[in-house]
Amino acid sequence: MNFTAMVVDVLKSIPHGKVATYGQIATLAGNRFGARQVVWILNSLSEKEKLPWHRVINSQGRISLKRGAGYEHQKKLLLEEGIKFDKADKINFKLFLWQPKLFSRA
DNA sequence: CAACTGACGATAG
DNA sequence: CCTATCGCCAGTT
Repeated sequence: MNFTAMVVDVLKSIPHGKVATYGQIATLAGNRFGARQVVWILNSLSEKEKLPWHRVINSQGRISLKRGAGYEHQKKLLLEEGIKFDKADKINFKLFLWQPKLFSRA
């Protein structure tokens, strides 16, 4: 199982109503420095693999896309899943960060 | 083979 | 808050 396949697998297991960070996904997939690869995957495989790309945000709990470049679209999708943003447009990890217990050890 | 790229992350100033 | 730098991955050119 290569890293890319692992990432896709991890992405598919993100539950509805939760979000994950690039670094978190990379770590779960086996390489904590693979965050950049995660980005590439979201851009190239999200369509084919039906990946929940909108549930992926950066380590600060914010959407990385720029306004007018998908930001609003992603935010809308997240709001529809019940995820909320605070005044600084950030997501509260305490409430919405995906915490996969099964992988915390692996 | 080398350089470039992408929605990153942590750190430093 | 901001910019800059380094580190790392893998697909593309």
